[in-house]
Amino acid sequence: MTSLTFWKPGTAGPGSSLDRATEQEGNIIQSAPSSFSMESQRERLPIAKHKMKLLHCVEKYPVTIVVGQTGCGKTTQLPQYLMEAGWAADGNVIACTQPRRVAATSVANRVAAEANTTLGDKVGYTIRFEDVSDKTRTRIRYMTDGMLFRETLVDPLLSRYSVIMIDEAHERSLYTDLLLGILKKILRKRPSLRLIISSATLDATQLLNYFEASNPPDMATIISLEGRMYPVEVSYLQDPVADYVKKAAEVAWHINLESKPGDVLVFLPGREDIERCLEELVEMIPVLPRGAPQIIPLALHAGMSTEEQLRVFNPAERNTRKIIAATNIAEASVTIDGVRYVVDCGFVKIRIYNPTTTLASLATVPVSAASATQRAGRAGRTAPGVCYRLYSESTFNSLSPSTPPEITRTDMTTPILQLKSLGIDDLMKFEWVSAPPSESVLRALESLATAGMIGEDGRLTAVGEKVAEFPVDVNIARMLLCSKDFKCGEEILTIAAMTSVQDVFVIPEGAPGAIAELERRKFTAEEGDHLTLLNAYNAFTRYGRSSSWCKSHALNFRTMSRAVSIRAQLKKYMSRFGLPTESCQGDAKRLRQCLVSGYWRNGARWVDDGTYRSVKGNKILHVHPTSVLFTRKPRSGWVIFHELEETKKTQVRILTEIEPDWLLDYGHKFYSKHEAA
DNA sequence: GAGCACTGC
Repeated sequence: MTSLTFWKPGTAGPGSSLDRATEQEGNIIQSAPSSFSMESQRERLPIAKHKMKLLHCVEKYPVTIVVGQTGCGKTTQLPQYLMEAGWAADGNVIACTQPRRVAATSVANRVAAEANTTLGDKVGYTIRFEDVSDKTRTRIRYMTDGMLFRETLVDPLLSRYSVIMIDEAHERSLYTDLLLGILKKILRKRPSLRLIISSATLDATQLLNYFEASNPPDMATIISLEGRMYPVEVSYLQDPVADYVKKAAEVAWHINLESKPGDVLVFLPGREDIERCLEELVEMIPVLPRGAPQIIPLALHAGMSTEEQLRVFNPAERNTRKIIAATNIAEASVTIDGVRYVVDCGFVKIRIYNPTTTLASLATVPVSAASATQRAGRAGRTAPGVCYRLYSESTFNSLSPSTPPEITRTDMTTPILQLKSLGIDDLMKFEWVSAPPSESVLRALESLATAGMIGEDGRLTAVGEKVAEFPVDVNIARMLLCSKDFKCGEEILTIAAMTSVQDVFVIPEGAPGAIAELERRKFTAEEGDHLTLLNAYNAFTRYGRSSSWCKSHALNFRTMSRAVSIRAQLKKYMSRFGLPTESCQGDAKRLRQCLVSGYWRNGARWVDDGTYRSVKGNKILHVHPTSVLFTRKPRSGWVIFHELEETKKTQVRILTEIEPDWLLDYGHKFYSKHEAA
């Protein structure tokens, strides 16, 4: 065991990088504040002394950018100040968007309590599948950014809102960026609308410039608020390490031996690293000196069940210390109080999209400075803390300031279809906060054109209009529309819902993993994965949608329940468009033909070595091992697939066997119809 | 014969 060689540059005080942490309160468990002292608590928040100034700015400027730090209270207080000042009078509504569902619900809960109202009455929230708000009574509405974006499709000027607050704007989620672009347009048509953008980083000047560009002066202003966090001392490693997982385990071990009480949170990029780190720790436990706190090793990542995730919140008993190895989920989504030590390996996994190859992949990259700062801040929520960075201070200084906005690294097909549906046809003139790569826009336009969603004039076709409304990807929406011709709406709805969720099958480690594999095979359909998913869903509903049944059949209960909700939602769209949801009565051929109408661009041909070649581009494709076609050659030699992802190899997931001529027969349906018209 | 951060409609 080596001893720690950290260099301590001193305590981070006001004005340090820690000022930029966010006030996200997305914890899974959150005790409601006692109503007894609520009023005085509100008055003691740092934001309280800026109340008059904030209200003045909102009165005067169409756009107010609020830079606020952790715990300053902007998310909970600002909408209430606005309501008290009369911004929600005369039927007006104040909206506050959040990038995550949990945040929207938990914040709404707290504010409803503070405002002494039942949740869903004066204060409510709206997320997909849950609208806890009242059309006429709700004055403050917390919602996901995706939900507000969707609302623009119905009400392009968002006319019911007097003030729209885009919270956590520094995260730059896809829908936050799209909303900001649209809101800049809306403001020109509705000068009375007020926009508040809340950001935790100083990137705020970029947003200020964005709203001031080609607008009259006095358009926007910035207000900075102090936070209410404990100081966190930051320590760096002097030399780089070869194995950050091992080092992270060592550092956590030393913290346990040498530091005052407080839990340890270790940030690692992925599940595999987390498991290895905890194994290293567990192996050392037998040599733990007498008198040292017992180590409670815990993992936290999105792949775990809710039940498993909740374990990190159990308070550590006397003379024990929790060491939690987590992914980025602990950076903003989940807040664990009691953490006083953070170990930051300096890496994160992000999704990358390559518009040239149209391939998505996951890459492990260095964290951004903003992200590293946010991680450090996790040590100072309830008491002063320490953050150990497993890299040098010069490395920290060379980190990019923030993670590239999602809009620059994602497939733009669906967003562009939606923008077109809003009447934004000239994408080159659209004022992006950060423009997506032009290659990405071109690819999206090209794929929309070949799918028959936009015509030669670049405008939406009648089919495109419908597809833009469906809350699923273009391929899937196309398949749902075609189900009418193949008389299989019932089954296609289920398949659409099941392909919209991830990780249907649970794969535990070791021996249980093999058993889970056998359970999974019980649902196997000869024809491929789409029908296998259909079988799993039907069995789930047949056996009462029970969680214990899921457990014994290696299915993820949370995922399955979500698929049920999605299916119900899609079914409503089907009836709105007058599409029947009849059953194919077991005619798998018709079902597979319908699949081709959605996935016609994702065709592939089997070759002798067990790999496939894509119809488009003749690329070498490997079957993902979770596919039922992993070990089996399809009789016809041809398949369509749901998605393609680049890992070490290019892999395809969710395959179904087809006849090759179907690709021509059913693929170009909308395109040729449009051409003929 | 192999694994995958996180969100959202």
